[in-house]
Amino acid sequence: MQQQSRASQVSLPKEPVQRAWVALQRFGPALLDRVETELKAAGFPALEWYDVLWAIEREGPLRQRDLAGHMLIARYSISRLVDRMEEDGVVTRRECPEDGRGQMVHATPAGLNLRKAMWSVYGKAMREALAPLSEKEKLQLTAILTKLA
Amino acid sequence: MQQQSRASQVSLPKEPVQRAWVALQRFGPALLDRVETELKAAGFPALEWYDVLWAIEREGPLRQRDLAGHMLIARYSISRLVDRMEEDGVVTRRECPEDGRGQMVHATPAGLNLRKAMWSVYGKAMREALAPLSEKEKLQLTAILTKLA
DNA sequence: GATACTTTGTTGCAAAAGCAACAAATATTA
DNA sequence: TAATATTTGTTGCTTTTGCAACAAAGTATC
Repeated sequence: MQQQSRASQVSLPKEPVQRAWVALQRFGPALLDRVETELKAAGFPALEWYDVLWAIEREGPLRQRDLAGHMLIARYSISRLVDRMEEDGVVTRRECPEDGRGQMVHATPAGLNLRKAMWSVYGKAMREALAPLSEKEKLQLTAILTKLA
Repeated sequence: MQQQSRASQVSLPKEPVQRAWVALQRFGPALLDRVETELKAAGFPALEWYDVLWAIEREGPLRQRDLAGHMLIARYSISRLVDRMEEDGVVTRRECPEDGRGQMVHATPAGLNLRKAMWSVYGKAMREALAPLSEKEKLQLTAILTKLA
């Protein structure tokens, strides 16, 4: 959503459950949004593109199924996301040898370049977004969120 | 997005910043999603409706501007959200006395009822979603997220 | 008080998400 | 193996989002 001149008047409730919930529902997405905005401002595509490319770069060509699993998004979303990325030339679909239904999604050289270019902005934005936290707090946050998975 | 049979194979990176970021980007939304899914399954509208109704119930009729501020969403989104809610009969727009541009959004009795009904599902789902955390952890989570705002 | 600037809310159009139905391939089971 | 069920991916249709432009009201500046 982006532009949000007006300061967010967020008052947290009293009970711990609700406080945590509200914080999670509000500040998490707000952070995400800030970073996405920076990416967009730099002329890059959204984070999902990065996620796809990075997953493939780490683990090699992946099936759409696995991409969906990684990114926690619906099958049809992946299907269309890959459509767009393929159209843009950053990935290609190839047959899956051991499963006739499958589509192996490969990254193209252009895709690898894009990912690297995005990282220069993304990595910085991410670090800035989390800068208010100490190292210890970052680990605490991770630990707590992991419990919720 | 909902249905996600396949377990999410999420491997966290090593550096604290990235771990925290990945956790935030992934587990937060996943929680939200779970709760939204329960609401939907119970035949209720999305969380935003609840948020609007609850904000009005707490603070009285609000301008769209203020709703947007509360919920951290774009103006045009509020505009349309209120359109839909009005059409559904849970809120009404009235003139704003001291600002000719303004729209005061009021909740109707039906709206108040809806909010209460939603809470019975929402509150429970929220509690369950955060159940893995101790009270102390909930407060820690809140404190940490608040720093990020 | 006329001028420019900002804020608030709306809208047309294009892009993306969600739902439900589907075909094709694979797994399961009897 | 035949019949049934499940998984994977796609697609038409509808709803929602995002962008950009806009009008109307308000604010500030001169």
